[in-house]
Parts: sequence; C-alpha cells; structure tokens
Amino acid sequence: MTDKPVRVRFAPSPSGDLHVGNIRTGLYSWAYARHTDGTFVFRIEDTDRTRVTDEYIHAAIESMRWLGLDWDEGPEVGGPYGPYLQSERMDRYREWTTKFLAEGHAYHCYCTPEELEERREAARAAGLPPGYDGRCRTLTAQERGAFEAAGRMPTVRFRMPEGTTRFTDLVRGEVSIENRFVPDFVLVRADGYPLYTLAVAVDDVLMEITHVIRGEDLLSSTPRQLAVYRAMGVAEDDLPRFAHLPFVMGQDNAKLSKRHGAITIGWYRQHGFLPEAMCNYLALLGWSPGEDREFFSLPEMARDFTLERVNRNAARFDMKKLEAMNGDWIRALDPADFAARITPVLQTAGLVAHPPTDSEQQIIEGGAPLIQERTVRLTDAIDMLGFLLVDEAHFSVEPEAAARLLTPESRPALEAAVSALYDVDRWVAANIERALRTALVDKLGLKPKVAFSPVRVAVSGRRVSPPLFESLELLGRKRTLARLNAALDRIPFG
RNA sequence: GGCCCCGUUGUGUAGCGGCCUAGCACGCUGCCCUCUCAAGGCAGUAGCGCCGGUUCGAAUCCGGUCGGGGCUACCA
Repeated sequence: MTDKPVRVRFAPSPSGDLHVGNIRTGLYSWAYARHTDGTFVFRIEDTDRTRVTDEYIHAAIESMRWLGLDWDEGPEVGGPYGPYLQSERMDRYREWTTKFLAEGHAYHCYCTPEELEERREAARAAGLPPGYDGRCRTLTAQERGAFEAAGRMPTVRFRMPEGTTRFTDLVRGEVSIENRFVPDFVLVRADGYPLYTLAVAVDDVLMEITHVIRGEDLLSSTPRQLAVYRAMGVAEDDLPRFAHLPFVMGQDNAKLSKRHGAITIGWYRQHGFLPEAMCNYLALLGWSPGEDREFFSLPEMARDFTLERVNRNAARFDMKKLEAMNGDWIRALDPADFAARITPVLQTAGLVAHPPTDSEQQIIEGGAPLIQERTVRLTDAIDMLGFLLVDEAHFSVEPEAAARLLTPESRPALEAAVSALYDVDRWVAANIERALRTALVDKLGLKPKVAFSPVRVAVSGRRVSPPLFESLELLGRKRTLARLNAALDRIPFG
C-alpha cells in the first residue's frame, strides 16, 4: 500500500429508502475520509433498474444532506471521475467486458437459469458445493455456434483464478478464502446489463478508490472483487483496502427489516429526531472514541475516527437509547435554534400558519423554553404546545383527564382560581403563581399538587403540561378564564 | 450441507496479561427535588457463553465446543 491520498466511496444501491444500516456505513466512510483528509466519493449503484428508482436516489441524496454528510464527488456536485450514477457508465462496463473476454478473464456461458438451478440442486443433494460447475468454461467454437443457433443468449462469466485469496481487512484483520469455494460468477446478464460484480470493481478502479468500507454481508464476495481488480491490471500495492462493518440488528436480534417499521432515515426525520443525534447514535453502534465519551458532534467524530476502533460484532439498535440521546441533543440546542426547529413540526401538524402569525410566533418563542428540556422528539412539541395554539373552538379536554380531575371535588379549587386570576393585576407568571398559591394553597388549605392539577387539566386539556404558571401567562387571561369556566360548566354539582 | 465472520450486564460500549472486588451510558428499581411531566442529584440492579491450555497471573493469548450471523442469484 503506497501513501496515495485516501479516496473512500460510499456506494449504496437505493432499492428503497436508506435505512440506518446503510447510513451508518455512509457515516463511517465519511468520517474515515475526513479523518484522513481524503476524498469522500458518493456513488449510486443503480445497475439493477428494476429495483432502483429515481425517487429512491433522490431520497438517498436528501438523507445524506440532512445528516450533514457532505461529499466531495458524486451526484449534484460532480467531480473528475464522473458520472457517479452507474446507469450512466454503461460504456465503461461494456469496454471492460470486451477486454475480459478477449484476454480470457471471462467467457460466455449459455446455461439457462433453469439448467443452473437443476444442477445446483443436484450438487447440493450430493453434498457438493452448490456453485457454478464451470460447464461453459471451455466451450469450443463449434459448441458455442450450436448454442447461438439455438437462439440462446449468453451471460458473461468471470473465470475465477486458482489459489487462495488473502487480504487484510481493516476491521477484521487477516482474511483468507480458498478460491475453489468461489465459483465463476456472472458479470453481465443475458440481456446485456452489467451486474454489481462488474460495475463495482470497474468503478472502484476507474475512480481510483483506495478504501472500501461496507457491510459485512459483502465480506465473502471480496475475493471476487479482488480478482476483477487484478484482471483489470491493478498492481498489488494499488488494490483498494477493505473494511467490513458489522451488522446493525433490530431490537429483536434479527437483521433490520421493513417489518420493524422504523428503519428508514426519513422516518426518523419525520418523527422528530435531530440529525446530530442520529449521527451520534449511529456512530456509537460499532465504534467509540474510547474513554467514556459518547456525546460528540460530526466534526469531533471526524477528528477521532479510526477503523482500528471499529467493533467486530453486530450491534442491536435501541430506540430507547436513541431517544435519550435525542433528548440530550435537544437540550444542548441554543433556545432560538430549538424554537426554529419545532416551528416546521408545528406547521406540519396544522397548528401554525406558513409563515407563523405574530401571535403564533410569540407563543412559539415563549413556549419553546418551557418545553425544551422535556422534549425527547421535536414532535413532542405538538402535544406540549398544542393547547396554546389551537383556537378555542378546537380546544378540548382529554376524556381520561376530565374524568380523573374535573370532578365535583375540584370545583372549589377551580372556582377559587377563577376569582383569584380575575384579580391578578399584571398577567405574568410570578403574579399568577402568587395569586393561585394564596387562594388555593393558603386559603383553601389544599396541597399544591391537589390544587393545581384541576387547573392544569381545565386549561391545557391534559394531565401533563408545561409548567403551569408560565403556560397561563402565554395563554392570556381571557382564554384562561374562559377555559376554567368551561370546565366548571361541565362539572356536575356534587 | 459447504465457506466465512462474530461472542463483556437487558442494550450500546470501555478494557488491548497484573491498575478489574470489570468502568461509562441507556434501560429498569428506589429515594431526593418538585405545580404535572421531564430535567437534575443520589443509590441499587445485572455481564466477561462454556471447557481446556499457555502464564507466577487471563475478560485480555491459543485450541476446542456451543451459540448467533452472513454468503452460497442472470440482487447488492
């Protein structure tokens, strides 16, 4: 390995929205590139056009941007090795296929999928390795002619060399696989479309990639990839180096799948997670900066990231831990930033106009500090500030809360609250609190919790709310009294 | 079946031969604070899969075993 500048690529095949496992690979690749002052290349592997759509490609780009993982070369930013969509690079693949065929690194295979399937089954039944048996490796011109005459369209198969493939995985160490366990594989389908096996290697070489960081599922296909690099004439010292990352598993110890629901990065964005928290949490799933540090930003990760510290064992995804971390990040936000981040959430929920009206803006700015430290997901703001933003016609009390606390027993507290609040001269939290404490706690002798709970339910509609007195200040005297009186109206006399 | 990878509390991790009566965080339990819920503070809970070996000494090194996972496509 020479000391060439590092070029790391992240090359997802967006056959769906990127999920947390893909993103973690992107994150680690990004961090490695940044740590080594290398180049981060973003490439889209869309050779299988039946599975990869433009929509998914855009979603992938969007997710990367949202997380703050910027790339030096790739879609939308270009670069000297483009294009960066494999579907736009067909001529390169065709060129190398021709070369491989001419040089004997590959050959035409006329076996049909049915025939292959049959022989695979037979081999398996006989206890033999089930891979391709090499039948078309040594076809004569005459045999080929016969197949062609019969109208068979061939695939192009790579001729796997003999021997043993050894490489040093930057995460796992020495890996050694005997090539006899790696059957000849298809590079180009019968319909002429190149496969990942061809495209990935051609592009890595043409884009002068030095480091390949990817999922562990690709570990056993590494010998094939190395063989294609060599067939392309890459010198041993110039072969890309590999780092295979362990899996991210779902909470039930199974590999992450759609059934778990919350796996795409877009889902987390929609459900109020901060990109900072996502990156931080994902970084910890398989890597740590050492010591006991676990709260860090993207730049800090870039500064400290090394592949030597990546774990070898699979990690379980834990929503609870992610939420805790999201809460940490939310609390760390500048208050104005927090207000700005909940605004679109409230708009999506239909509680705030685009752009917010003056009074809405006032409530957001006044309410944000009240809820910031109790917010786990940005979307929590909908429930926590909703009662301040809905118009009176749409305000309602949760039935369960009403049943528990808007009862004849709470009538005295509510009545006392109405008259006390009516008399408050300057409508600010401190005065509101003093008035209510005097009237309910001192005069009626109620315990604070007993005294304020009915008020909270009457005014916020919920048993849990932001701090009461500050909330009342934001709500305003008029609406506060209206809600208290409405509550009293619905309480039957004991 | 074959090949390959992995194995520290429930979860993520620290640990890279003695500093470990195994640290931190999340979770969970209890207490404090308190207008609810959070946040914060304090305390508690639980782990080196197992068996051998190397060594004065092993979570750390080696072998085996068991367990988990991946690959075995004209997917990636």
